[in-house]
Amino acid sequence: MSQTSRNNDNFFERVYQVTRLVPFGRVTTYGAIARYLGATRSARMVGWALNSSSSQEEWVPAHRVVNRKGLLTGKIHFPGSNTMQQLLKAEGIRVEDNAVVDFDMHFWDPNVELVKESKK
DNA sequence: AGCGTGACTCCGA
DNA sequence: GTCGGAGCCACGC
Repeated sequence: MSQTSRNNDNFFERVYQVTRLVPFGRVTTYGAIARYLGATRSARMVGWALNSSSSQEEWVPAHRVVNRKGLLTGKIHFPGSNTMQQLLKAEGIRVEDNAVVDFDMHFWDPNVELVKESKK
């Protein structure tokens, strides 16, 4: 098991789990997820994980994950040209020039929300 | 087998 | 306050 783990580590799965925990109408960042997983500086891996999210049987709201600036950097990886923006807009999130408007207000940090729930 | 790139972020100058 | 470099890990060529 320990040595058997190679590509399907819990890391990827955890990224999907956390991403699915993002409430409707909220967004999070790669860094927030990475930090929650204990890999603050491995935000890129979160991106790779989300890239493979399409391989997952269960749909992953990857459109709710943006970079720390609120830019839809991963938008180009979606099937459509503006699929990500459309999905966000459908959730009441306003997107302007590939950037989430009032990003700080819609920002959902697992390190805060999940930990808060746990501590509560 | 090695090098470069990437859905990022943080730190230092 | 702005700019540049380093870190992280996996994948593709």
